[in-house]
Amino acid sequence: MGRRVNGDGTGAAELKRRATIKDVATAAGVSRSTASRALTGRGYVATDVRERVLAAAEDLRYVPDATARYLKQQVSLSLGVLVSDLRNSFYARLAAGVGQAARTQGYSLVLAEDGGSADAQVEAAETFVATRVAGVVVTPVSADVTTYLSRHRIPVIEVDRQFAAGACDAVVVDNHRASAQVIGELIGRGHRRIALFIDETTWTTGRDRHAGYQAALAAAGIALDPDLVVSSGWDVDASRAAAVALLRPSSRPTAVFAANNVLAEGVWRAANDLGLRIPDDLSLVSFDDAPWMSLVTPGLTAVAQDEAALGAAAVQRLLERIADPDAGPETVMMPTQIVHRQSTRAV
Amino acid sequence: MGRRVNGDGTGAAELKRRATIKDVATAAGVSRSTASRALTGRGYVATDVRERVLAAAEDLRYVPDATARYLKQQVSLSLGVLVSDLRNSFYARLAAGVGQAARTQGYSLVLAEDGGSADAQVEAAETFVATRVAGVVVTPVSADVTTYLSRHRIPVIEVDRQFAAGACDAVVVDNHRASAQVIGELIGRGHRRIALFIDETTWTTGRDRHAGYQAALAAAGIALDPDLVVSSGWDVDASRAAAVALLRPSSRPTAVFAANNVLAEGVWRAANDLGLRIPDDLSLVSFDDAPWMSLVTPGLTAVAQDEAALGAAAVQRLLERIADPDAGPETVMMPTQIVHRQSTRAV
DNA sequence: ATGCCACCTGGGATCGATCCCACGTGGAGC
DNA sequence: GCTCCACGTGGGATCGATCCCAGGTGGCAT
Repeated sequence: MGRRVNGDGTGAAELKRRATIKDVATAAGVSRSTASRALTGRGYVATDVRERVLAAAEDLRYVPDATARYLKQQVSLSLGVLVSDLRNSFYARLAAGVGQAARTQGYSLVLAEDGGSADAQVEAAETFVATRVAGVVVTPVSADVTTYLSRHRIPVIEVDRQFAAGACDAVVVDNHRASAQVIGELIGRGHRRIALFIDETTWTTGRDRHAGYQAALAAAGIALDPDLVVSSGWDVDASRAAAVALLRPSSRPTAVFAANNVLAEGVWRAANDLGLRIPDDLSLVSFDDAPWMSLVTPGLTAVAQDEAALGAAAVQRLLERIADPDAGPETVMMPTQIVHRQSTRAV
Repeated sequence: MGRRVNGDGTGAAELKRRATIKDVATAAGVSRSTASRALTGRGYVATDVRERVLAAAEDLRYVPDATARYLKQQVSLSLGVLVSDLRNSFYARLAAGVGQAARTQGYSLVLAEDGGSADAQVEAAETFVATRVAGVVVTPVSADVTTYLSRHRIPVIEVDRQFAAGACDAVVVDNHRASAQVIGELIGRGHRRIALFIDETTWTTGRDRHAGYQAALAAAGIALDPDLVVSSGWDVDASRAAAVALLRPSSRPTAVFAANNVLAEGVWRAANDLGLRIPDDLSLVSFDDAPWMSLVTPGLTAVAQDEAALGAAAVQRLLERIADPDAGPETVMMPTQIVHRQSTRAV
């Protein structure tokens, strides 16, 4: 018989059994307690002993069992992240920002998507509770998640919108101000018939963007035309259809402010469907700056949020909250920036 | 003194202490063992007892501690996902697909990004080992992750590209065939000077897309012009700069095949920079269909992969592998589809 | 000489759930 | 009357790491 080099054929030597701290202790000739102190760095260990233990751990390819550690310490080194839809670049970038910040702080990420459903959010929250995450970053769709997690004493931070303002930390942007500013610019360029294309006005995002729109019009003495506030469904297809209706020649606005990137995509597609030229036939501005907006011609003027910074701020605030559970809730306001491209013109 | 309704002011009643199975058992007047059987559904429990236990659990808002369960059972109900960059829509959609499939199978997701670094991949893999994930879905950047995880007996599945072919399950597309098909179409429309814009040819993706390009040219009897195979850096800026160089008038190809969506973006931007009209001055085709490609004018013709399906297939294969650790490794080939838009023309 | 403290080590309890096993009970089959 | 088995329950060990505590040593100040 030939020499058997590797029974499993993977080409990589496998461990028969995962090494535990007991194996490391035995190999180093010390007790579990001492091995633990050497490995965690907590408590007294003689220098030579520490080195022996570390060498043994290396040798045995010891990887501490996080589940055991978490069980004993009653909390894990991972954060829960709950967003609506990773295919939306806003959420993807936010999650990336959270992950980046979490990693530098030694935390790993448990990620869940809810598809916009409150029930799915609570379900995901249950998983977070079960796995004893140290905290949760969520873009909520109702107050349920926050309530549920708070009840189980898990620190939560709401990002982008708030459903538990005053009871829960949050990281948001000044939607009202950004919205008013954008509308103000359009008014400054002569627009009077400015439509607001929006999906909801019950969340803080929709509510404040709507209010900012109204405030800017009021400040300029422009009467509010209810027909110009158009509500749409959630996805691109729905918003495209709604936008086609909005843009029919009879009542067409000279400018449209889309309240988020999905709605902007709907308007963009609708304009193409109808053969409308932007900005000649229609000015268009978006809340949220999605990657495609700098690739199309003309580029879309948009209110940009720094999603990575939002995520990082959320993690920072969350860790502060974990460190001091009794501190008062705080709402962090992040800046926005209007990115001017060529999708608007003076009338 | 007034009545103190809620000391913490959150408006949500908090639990003093998380209920354990012992609390549930006590409340239901049974032993821990019986409570466990009632809750997990494994083993005999009298019907009335089961109901009493479930009621008690509900009442106490009992959420089983997953870390304890995992510790005892030596494996968790979560999957690791390791991708390069969530801001790239390909990875975001892939992760979304994995998450979706995992959730329907009762698994949660531990997500990590590596930013394209092999070291970061191994570091993430360590976390996966520590948290005892049931398996890992990875878009590898070297053989290291797979080796590391296999060594620790954690089932892995490579997606998009393979570094451990024959030793590890994988879900990929037929890059060679898709590439050859796209080039064949360009040749069919009269193109002879077709450039391949590519970032690497050492991974299976780059290698096969390159090979398919060569094969299609060879099949048409077109001599390979090494100057038309242009390598670029990883990010948009690098690929944009490289594309500007490629598209200088003296040696301009009539068509460019960009080997992925980032490169396509670089070429698109470079063409804009140079005032080149697509498809009149240049035909452009992309591997990977990013969202922006259907939004720009003209729309980009692209080889589309169904990222959600890739993710789902990866999860399915991974669970099969978990169920049968000794089965031979399998490579699943997923279909691609050429989405024809208006970025090419006959010459 | 005594006390004190810093340093170092190991034993054993502990976290919360699972699960093996022993120990019932009662009905069916012979 | 006996075995056998399905049903049902609780005790206690177990997973792997942490950490409290007791115990030991040696140096230094009083």
